[in-house]
Amino acid sequence: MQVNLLIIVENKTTIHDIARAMKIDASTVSRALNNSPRVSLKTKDRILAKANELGYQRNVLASNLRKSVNNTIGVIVPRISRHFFSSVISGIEEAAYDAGYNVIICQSLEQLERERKIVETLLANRVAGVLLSVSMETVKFDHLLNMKNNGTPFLFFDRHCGIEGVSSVLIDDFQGGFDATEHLILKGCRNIGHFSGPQALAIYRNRTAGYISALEKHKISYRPELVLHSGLMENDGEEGARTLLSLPYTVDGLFSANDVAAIGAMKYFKREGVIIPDEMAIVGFSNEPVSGIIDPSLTTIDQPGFEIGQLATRLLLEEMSRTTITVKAKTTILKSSLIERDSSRR
Amino acid sequence: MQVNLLIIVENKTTIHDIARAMKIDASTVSRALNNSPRVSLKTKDRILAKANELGYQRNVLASNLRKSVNNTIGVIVPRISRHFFSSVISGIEEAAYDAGYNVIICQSLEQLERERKIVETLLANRVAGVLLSVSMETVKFDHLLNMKNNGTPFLFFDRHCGIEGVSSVLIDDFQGGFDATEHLILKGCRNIGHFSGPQALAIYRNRTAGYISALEKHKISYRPELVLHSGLMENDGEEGARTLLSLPYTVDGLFSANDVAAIGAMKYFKREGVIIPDEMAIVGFSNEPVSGIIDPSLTTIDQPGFEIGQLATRLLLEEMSRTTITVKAKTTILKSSLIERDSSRR
DNA sequence: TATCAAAATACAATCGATTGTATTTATAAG
DNA sequence: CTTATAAATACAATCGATTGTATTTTGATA
Repeated sequence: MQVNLLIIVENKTTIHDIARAMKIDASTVSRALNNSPRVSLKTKDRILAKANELGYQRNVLASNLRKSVNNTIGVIVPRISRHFFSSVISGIEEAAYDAGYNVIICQSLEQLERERKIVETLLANRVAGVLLSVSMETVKFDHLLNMKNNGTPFLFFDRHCGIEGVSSVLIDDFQGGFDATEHLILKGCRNIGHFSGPQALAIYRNRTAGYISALEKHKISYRPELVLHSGLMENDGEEGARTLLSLPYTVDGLFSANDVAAIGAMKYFKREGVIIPDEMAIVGFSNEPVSGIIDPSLTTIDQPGFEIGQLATRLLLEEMSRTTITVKAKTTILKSSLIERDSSRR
Repeated sequence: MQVNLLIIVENKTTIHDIARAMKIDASTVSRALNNSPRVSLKTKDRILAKANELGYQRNVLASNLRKSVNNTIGVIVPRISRHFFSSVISGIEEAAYDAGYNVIICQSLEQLERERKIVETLLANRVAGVLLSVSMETVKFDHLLNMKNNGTPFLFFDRHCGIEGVSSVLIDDFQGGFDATEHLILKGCRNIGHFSGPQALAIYRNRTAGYISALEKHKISYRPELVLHSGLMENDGEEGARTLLSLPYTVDGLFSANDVAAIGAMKYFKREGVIIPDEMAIVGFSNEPVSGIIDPSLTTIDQPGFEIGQLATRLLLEEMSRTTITVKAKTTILKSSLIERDSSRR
């Protein structure tokens, strides 16, 4: 036999409940709980005791509504499971909590429609500001322009898009792409494949530009058929590897714009008996933890995620503290660094 | 020279702004925007047009305050970067969005103090309910009891703790531990090490109990020195591996209560020249993606993260829809499954 | 055209907390 | 024991939206 004890859920205590119980005014209770000098010490103590007794907990929604403030920052990332983004989030949380702000984390899962909906929800919830790394599908910006017109401060990190007057904290993707490619060239590679992402995103355009620039510097001619665009998922990497092996000449190096696709390619190469790094040297991008574990370990470009998060948050807070909008935006570019591992060591 | 164009930030449009502009009452505007039959079609159209023109967007904080509802669910996980938790989160988001709820994701980073603060913030923000997987440090439950007394519906998933009348959605950790260990025994292992986590958490106690039960079934005597407790981070795994190798007899199998520690151990074993799986067969727990990539690939116990998230959300929504609290809690246990890979294949 | 029900809209209170102003109470000086 | 001043508290409006009730307008019918 199962006994279901039923308890009526009573409503949460408000300052009015406390006021009524003590036969005083709610404004006095409010001032006491905010430690205002306008309430006597004796009364403050009594009110605090009663509040405690009744299990009072301030309703910050009501409080914020009255004060017209909001201490929540919205964060939109493509995927929380990516190591780079979760370290950015840690940096954001760190900086935000220090400044007394809460953080709402949302993932677009690389879908524009989802990103739109998230922006809408954040605006409806009147967040104080938004930190945003756009999805791969984000080729239309109406939702972002809307947020801008709306007066909500926001800032791009890592993946941005060309909206007037919005600041961003970025990685030097051009340099990263250049370093990765030059590293392969210095290891003796001459026919270097390149996996890139949607060209609507500046990060991928810039990594590709860095790739091309390194080729030029070393007088290696650029072959368009070596550059493959995709969503950079693991199977895109396998697919790309197959394409590279099917070319009429031998490809001896690969620079992938992310680690996940690089790993997909590695799997394919291994299956096909292509020896890494001797026959094929590979460099990824992002330094996912798995890159240090896979065999051979993957050379990659490390991005300072935590610092990006911290910095982006500080800049956003600065922007939020202004009562006017500065149309001139600020772009901060952080350095990335190449980590050499076995996939290119020779 | 830098020109800084300054724009005064105007306040966001309210129903009162619309009402004033149209010389009608705010209540009519509100009803029109909520598509109430009490407003004529003609007026509705005019109001909608004006709302659009002024860029109106409902303030859901004010709306929810008046209606005393809240359509936000809070989720607390130890770490969003763990694959298991991020897949649970995807399941939660899926089910929550379908039901018209938003989700706030928070990470405790395995720290009790942080978990406490998060609970406080969620309660102050009057979330409709909370889904929670406790931190490794959670040995005191005052914050959870407080949430319960407060009347906020919540539910444990995966990592729970013994609080009366709180439902939970769990994995059959005993069975998982049993399967992992029996698998090693059937592969011929006789001295099987075991990495476990904080014994305050039932999941680790249960995995250990499964380990012991499998030994008993196969008449292998249980040796306490083979069971090592830690925080199950990668370096804990390395440390544990060293301890196992230093025993006066040969350990030939390892069941780790998570993949991360198992991988730490694998690294150590490989450095020391211990051959996996021939000299040491290994089974992890959680099926992190890296487990399929590491060499040799890691045998592990797969947990249906997405399903756990979905189910937990549905149960929470059910609980939230009640106006009374049922003291009797419901515990749902989902099956896990062993995935055999190279680290134990022989 | 007068009458009345139904439709449309306005008024006012409310959610919980905050805050400017008004009033009461306490304290000190004359 | 007044009176002036400061301290403490109460009153009332407000944040933005919702909702029960009251009022006005509309349109149909006699």
